[in-house]
Amino acid sequence: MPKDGAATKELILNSAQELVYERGFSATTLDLMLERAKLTKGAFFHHFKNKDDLALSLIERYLDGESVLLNSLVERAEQLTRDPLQQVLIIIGFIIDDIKTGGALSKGCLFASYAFELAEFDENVRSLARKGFTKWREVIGGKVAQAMEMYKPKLPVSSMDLTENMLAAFEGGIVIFRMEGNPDIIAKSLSAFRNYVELLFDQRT
Amino acid sequence: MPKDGAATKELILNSAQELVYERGFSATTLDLMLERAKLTKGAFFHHFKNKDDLALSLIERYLDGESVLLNSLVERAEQLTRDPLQQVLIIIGFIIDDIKTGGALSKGCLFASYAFELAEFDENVRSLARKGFTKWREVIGGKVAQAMEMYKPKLPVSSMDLTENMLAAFEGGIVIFRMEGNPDIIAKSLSAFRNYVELLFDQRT
DNA sequence: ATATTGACATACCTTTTAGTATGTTTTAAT
DNA sequence: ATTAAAACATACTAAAAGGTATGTCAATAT
Repeated sequence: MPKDGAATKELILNSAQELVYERGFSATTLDLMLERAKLTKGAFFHHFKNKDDLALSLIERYLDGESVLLNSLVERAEQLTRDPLQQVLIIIGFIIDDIKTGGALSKGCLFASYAFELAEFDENVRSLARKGFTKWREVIGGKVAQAMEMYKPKLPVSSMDLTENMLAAFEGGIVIFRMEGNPDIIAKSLSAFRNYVELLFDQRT
Repeated sequence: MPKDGAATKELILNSAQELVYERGFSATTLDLMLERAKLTKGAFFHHFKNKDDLALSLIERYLDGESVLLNSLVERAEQLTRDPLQQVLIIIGFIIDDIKTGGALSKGCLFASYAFELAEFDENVRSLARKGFTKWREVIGGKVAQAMEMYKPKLPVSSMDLTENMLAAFEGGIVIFRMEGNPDIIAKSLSAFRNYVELLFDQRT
């Protein structure tokens, strides 16, 4: 067999994702991304059926990565403390750290990028994009629910609402980041949400 | 002079903005929006130089609308109370109300939509889009700063950070709204931010 | 050594899409 | 009534973008 095809496929996916972050999926032309990847159409159509297939592969890969990342964050937090509330705070801290150190989460959010041109994708791709948020709700929401079984919040909020708020805090940071280029804003937004959680469950009253 | 040209120009802008919300600007083809507006290319190119000009007109109009709306919210809040902190909380309440009643803010945010395909626009359009966030910072941020001169927050946060957090809460709601179609999430996100402000400045300690 | 197959490159085709050229209608002023 | 000009509609053009057809090269199995 010839040289490693999986590597070039990743190369295509990477340059494509970069461009999607910059100009959206529709404006990401094949010529543009193949020029950036220093490849040609022959390479592209060898690895993908068409552009829709690229959209699918992109979101699949991103969803897998996010799932692995989220699960690992929860696991790491669980090894640091038994208190679920502290675990939640630590998880937020991990995400903030990832962003501040230029990790994966500081590059953007493909779910968000897709969300702003949803009508361009077929239902298959759309449901995968939505699944990204669902995954977040499951993983983070589960832990938040545990925390709320132990501690009473000072204001009447549900664990589902809180989880959704955290997701919104993250995605809101992404929007401002996309507009102004500095990922620090994502960390700041999550930092505020962490403050909110701390105040909500503060025992010293 | 013939019939009202300004009305049809608005019609074009409206159907264009709808489509931008649904599929982004790049994927918003002229044929598609003109079909929705029940007009033809003759109409379009009579009112706009080209598609870039449409992008410019859209963001100009949206920026003006937002400015007027924000200013009016602040004014209305100022007539209800003299306490700047309460004014901030009331402003947030107004925005929540606007969303819940299907107001302008429940339709989406053109700044956010543009943010996810920024590279497609020229610098002129980009700076106008950024100006939307700047305007928010000025109008809301000014009021938040007043509030923080009177009350000390329980945690060390700056008025600028708080304003940015509120913007992020709103835009984060927009992202989830775009993904799942229910604008209530925007209100929920802002509601959480309002909780955060209340807890931050709560005197009963 | 040769054949075979995956992994690409190159050149071309086709459709879409922005943009143009030109014609027609409508309104209002004279 | 005629004219002038804005406000469109229709038909066409050019270029961009997605996609195809075909060829070449490299590695491996026989």
